[in-house]
This record gives sequence, structure tokens and C-alpha cells, in this order.
Amino acid sequence: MITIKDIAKEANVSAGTVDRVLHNRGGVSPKTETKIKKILKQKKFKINLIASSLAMKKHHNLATLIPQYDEQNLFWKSPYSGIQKASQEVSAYGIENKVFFFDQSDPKSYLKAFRKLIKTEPDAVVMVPLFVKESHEIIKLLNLKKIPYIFLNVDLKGLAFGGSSCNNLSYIGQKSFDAGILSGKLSHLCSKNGDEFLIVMTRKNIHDYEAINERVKGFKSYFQDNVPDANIHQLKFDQSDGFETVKKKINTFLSQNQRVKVIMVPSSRVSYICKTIEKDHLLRLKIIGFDTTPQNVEALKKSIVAFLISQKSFNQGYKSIITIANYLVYKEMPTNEIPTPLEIITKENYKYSHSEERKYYNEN
Amino acid sequence: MITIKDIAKEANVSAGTVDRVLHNRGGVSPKTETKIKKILKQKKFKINLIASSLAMKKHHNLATLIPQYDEQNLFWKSPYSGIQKASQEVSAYGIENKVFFFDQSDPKSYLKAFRKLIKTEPDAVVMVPLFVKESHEIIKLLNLKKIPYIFLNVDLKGLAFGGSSCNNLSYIGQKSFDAGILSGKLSHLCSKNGDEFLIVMTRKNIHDYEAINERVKGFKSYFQDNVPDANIHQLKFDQSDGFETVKKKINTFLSQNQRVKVIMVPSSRVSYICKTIEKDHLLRLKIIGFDTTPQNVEALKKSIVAFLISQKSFNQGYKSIITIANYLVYKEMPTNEIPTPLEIITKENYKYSHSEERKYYNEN
DNA sequence: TTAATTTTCGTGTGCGGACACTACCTCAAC
DNA sequence: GTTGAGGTAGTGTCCGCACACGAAAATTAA
Repeated sequence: MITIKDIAKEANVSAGTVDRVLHNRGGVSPKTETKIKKILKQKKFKINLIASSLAMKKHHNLATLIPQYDEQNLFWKSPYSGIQKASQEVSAYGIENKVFFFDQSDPKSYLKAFRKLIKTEPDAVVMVPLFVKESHEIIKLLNLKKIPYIFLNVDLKGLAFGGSSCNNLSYIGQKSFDAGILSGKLSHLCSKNGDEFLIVMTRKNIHDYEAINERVKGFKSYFQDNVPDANIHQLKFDQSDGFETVKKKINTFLSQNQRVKVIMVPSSRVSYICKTIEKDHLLRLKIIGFDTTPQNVEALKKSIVAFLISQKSFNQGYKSIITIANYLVYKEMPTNEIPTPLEIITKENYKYSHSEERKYYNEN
Repeated sequence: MITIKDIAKEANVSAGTVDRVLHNRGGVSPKTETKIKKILKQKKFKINLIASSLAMKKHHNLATLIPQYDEQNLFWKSPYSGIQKASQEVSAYGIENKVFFFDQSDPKSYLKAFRKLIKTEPDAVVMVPLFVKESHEIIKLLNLKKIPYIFLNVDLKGLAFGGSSCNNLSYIGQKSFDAGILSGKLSHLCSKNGDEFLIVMTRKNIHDYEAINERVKGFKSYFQDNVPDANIHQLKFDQSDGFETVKKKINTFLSQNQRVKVIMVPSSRVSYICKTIEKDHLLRLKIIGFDTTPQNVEALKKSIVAFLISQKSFNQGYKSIITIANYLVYKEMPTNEIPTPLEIITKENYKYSHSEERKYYNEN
């Protein structure tokens, strides 16, 4: 391992001088500078990041702005857990993360949480820019203060607000359209000619409205491209519809459409839908859903659900923190967009997936 | 940030004493030990890994013993790449990894490579114990020298040789039986009642003989448990069979067995098999294979292959190094067995998988 | 009681680098 | 010739921890 001192000795200067050229601090004569730079290259010197960050005594403050989760709506629990795990890990590197929650249905709470956040003077921010208009204001301030930020799960990419554009370091999140395509492919694979398909939409939370729509679009797009004459039905339920209403509607529909053999539920509510379907219908159906919530996994294990497509939101939360931490500590520039694997989960491979996540839950 | 000194001050002892209890170095009276431990907990002290690794400046020597790969047989390329990537990462922590190759068909070269390896006096070893008998000797020596080792991709678990048992820290590798079950499930899902199945075995390398066998067993086991009356055919080819022989046999078989609708190839040779199959047969077939070799991915993209099951051997190689590094640096005891996810890859989600691996390839 | 141990603990140094502080040198102005 | 400014380069300290060495305290032996 080559150290600064080695270089200094070789160049007949002191370590301080080498340090100066390493950091372009100036105050070095052109002659010595070129000489040192030459030796640096020749010896393939690389700064020891460990020693470096110790010496700098970098004490970074991170801040995270995400929607609050609750019993009713566990969607944001998983990314939060990932964030927590990553925070724990990077804390050893002198990075502290503060999490600020807001109500996903209340833009005002979003702004309010951000105001609290900004008061802590973070060095970087991970945020879920759920509300476009309010995000405008936030982005502007972050740009002004030159605080780097990355988007989690919701992208504002390309949006420019009156001169102040989104300079987010990266976007980490779902590719819902592609996930929809995948669900189409799986549906197709486990069907035969003449089978019909059913999409069941239940709109429960506003936040994933976009994701659900994209999934449906992707699903249809797959069939458009591959089986244009496929018969795709669609049922929509509202928040106001009770269990019995849903049950009646679905079963009536299935009775009248015996050729429907595959159901795709573009949300994490697939296990709920399954509960409404009568046994004799279930027998002929292949059901595909999203997200590995405990209930969904239960349905998977019982072979009621054939496939779950998981976007590993735990990992997304985890990665968001790790990414920004690497940026702060090692100045490692993340790619503009960090895609998350689209995982296909079945009864048979579930136990091998999400092991990180489950390990974390067990420890806590 | 709480430092050792803070703790020391609080406990009215010196930093050295705190250090001693932190590392269980002994030489501390029970009284002070419990006192310090209490304060440690209370203040939630966490060792600063940065400072720690700097101070230790442990120059660990790792050694890896894996089969050589070549143009003909790329199986071991992927784990090797993972190993390389991890080696690079841990080098910043003063860990150097030396890789020793052996000929996967020659036990002598295995022993020879090991002798070279042991001369470097490694602090830990990652190895693929391909040959049982020769491994005996190796394990004995490693046990004697108290060099920790982990097994990659081949397990000798439970094997005891004349008193010297395997004390491998961990096993990182495939779960081929379960992968076979998964292939069964996928085959089942994309078939309908009355369809028949075909397993095509090509035995090319000795090393994955075991894996292939397990996959077939798993496949059959799935059907045994779920569709006992399923009709499963099997074709075997030998190394001596040329392309034309294989082609003829397969197509003849498919012509005579029109009800075969799903082919499962329990090895990474699926793309090769596909090439032998005539177009009109391909149209009715769903094909399932293993491993994301470039050729297989090509077949996947052309929709010739429906599913590939990947065991992420890149990640396995990567993890093996990271695991042993964590053991050396942080004395972090790995779990006895580290399972690898069984990934289901289709045309639609391929681009989102293996991103780590591809990133690495692009960088190098 | 004193010497010989053993147990328990404090001190100092170094890991590789960052950065402030100081020292030296040159050159020009007075 | 003295003085001061500006440009260069060396030195020392600290970051938080690991670990060796040796000192002090406690225990045992003589």
C-alpha cells in the first residue's frame, strides 16, 4: 500500500506538499506539482479513504422525508425499515439520519415536516416527493442551499418549476409500467389460447394510484404487443365498497365469464380479493398480484396466488440511504436512476427471497 | 458521537481498559467490567469502524481455491467475477485475496493448487471442495493450522474424515433440489391438464453433475406432490453426442410425442438444446432452463426460453469474500449456511436483474 | 513483614491523511 | 541594508481506535 509519505519521500518533499497537490489546495510551485503528480500516477497512488474520512472527522447529517405508515396502510413500512437498517449501518461511518414523517393525504403536513427537517441543517436529503406543487417549493430551497437530495419511490424527473429544476442525484424506485408488462407475461404464460383475463382494481390509497395505473397500462401493453385479440376484463372497486359488495360483484362476474382464467390484481390487495372469491372459482384461476405483504405471502403459500411481483421496497429504502451515504463519504456519484429488480415470487422460492428484510425484522 | 474516551471518563478508567472489555481481551476485574459494560449499553456506544480498521491496519491475506474457467466452460467465470469484485472492495480494508485455480477434471491439480496456496500462509480460505477424497487432506491441514475456511458452491457438510471433520465457517451455494422444485412449479403453471413434460439432460461437466441430478429430483418431487399422474419424459445425452445426433433425437422424440408442451433443461445448456429444436416444435413449447449465461439470455430475449432460473453465482462468489472478510475484520460469525435467492428471470425482468454483475463487467 | 507474583490498569505510539501553523526564501520598496 | 509581502514548503497535531509495554495494585509466598 502506497502512502502519502512514500510519495513525499520519492519526490523529496514533505507529506504536506503532497497533500496540497492531492487536494488542489494551491501553494505549490508548478515544478514540484508536476513532479509529484507524475509520481502519483506512476505509483498508482490512491487515497486511503478510511484514513481520510477519519481525519476529516466527517459528521454528516442525513434527513429523510417519507410518508407515515399505520396499521391501516402498511405500504410505507417496508421502505422505512430499509431506511432504518441502512441508517444503523452507516452510523458507524459518522452518519446520522433523522426521519421526518408526513401524512400521505395532507400536503400541508408534508411542508410542515419539511420545515422541521430543514431546521436540522442536513447535509443531504432522501425524500418521497409525493405532492408535486409543494415539492416545487422544497426543491427550490434545497437547490438554493445546495443540499443534495435523492428521490425515493416517486419521481419528479424532468419537471422544471419556473427555472428551478430537479437536481436530484438519483431516483430510486419502482418501474411500475415494466412490472405491469411482467404481470402480463406471467398471465400469458400460465394461460392457454382462448382464456380470458381479469384485472381487479381496488383503489385504497392515493399514493399508489399512479403505480397501479402504470401496472395496468403495462399489462395491457404486453397483450397489445403479443396477444392483440386477448379478452381483458376489468373490475373496479371504490373505497366505499364493503367486503360483501366486492364479493358479490366478483363472483357474479366470474360465474358469467367462465373463460376468465387469470386474475391480475395490480395492487398489494390481492389477498383481500382472494378472500372474496368462492372456492369453486378459485380452482380454475391463476392469480397474480403485487408486493409481499404478510397476507399476500400467506395466500401464496396456500397456492391461492400463483405469482407475486415484488419491487423490494425494503431494499429501495435501504439503497437510498446507502447511496447518499456513499456520495457523502466517498463522493461516489450515483447513477441517475437506480432500478430495483422485479422479483417474481412463488410459493417455492419465497423462503429464499427477502432474507435480508426478514433477518432485520427478526433482530428488531 | 460517543468515543471510547467518553466511556472511559464516565467509568473513571482509562481508554485501554474500555478497549479491553470491548474486545474481551481479559485482564479486567469483574467489577470494572460490568460497570463499563453498563455504561457502554447505556450510552449506546458503537465502535467507530473507520478508526478501528485504520488502527488495525490488519493486512489479512485471503486465498481462494476455485476451478479454472475457459471458453468451453464458463460456469466458473461468474463466481470468479464476484470474487474479484469483492476482493477489490475489501482491499481498502487491507485485505488481499489471492486466487488459485485448478482443473476441474483433475484432482491432482486441485491438490497442487492447494499446496501453492498454503505456502502463502493465508489467514482464511474460500474454496470449492470439488473432490471429496482430496478435500479430506486439505481440510485436515487447514484444521491443524487453524485457518478458517468456507465452502463455495460445493458442500461437504457433515462429512467427517477419520476424526477430522469439516469445520467450515459457512457454506455459500446452490440449493439445487429447491431450484428443481421451482422449475417444476413453473412448468406446471404454464401447462394445462394433459400436457406432458420433457427433461433434457446433457452431461458436459462433472462438477455440476450433482447439481443437475438434484434439480431433476426436485422437479420430479414437485410433480409427485402436486400432479402425481403427470407424464414426465426424459432424454439424456452424452458428451460424445454431436450436435446432429442430439438434434435428430430430440426432434424425433418431439414429433412422436406431440403432447409434450414443456421442456425443462436442468443445466446451463438450455440455449444449446433450443438450437437443436425445429421451429414448428418450438412454437408449441414452453422451455425452462438454468443460469443466465449470455447465450441463454439471448434465447430468453427471443422468447424461445420462457423462464431461466438463476442462482446468482456472481453474488455467491461476491458474498463468499465479503463474508470471510467480515469474519476476519469484525469477527462477525457467519451463519452456517448462506442461501442464495432463486431468481426467476423472464424476458421482461432480465434487464433489472444482475445489475451489479453487469455493472462490474462494464467497468472492467 | 517483605519479596515474588499475579492481576489489573494507565500510557504511549502508530495507522494514513487533513489541515493549521510556522519557517524559509525571494524579491522589491524604502 | 532593512523591512515586508507573497509564494513555497515543512512540522505537528488530531481523528478514534488497537495494542504493546510497563506501572501500580492486589494477592500470594516466603
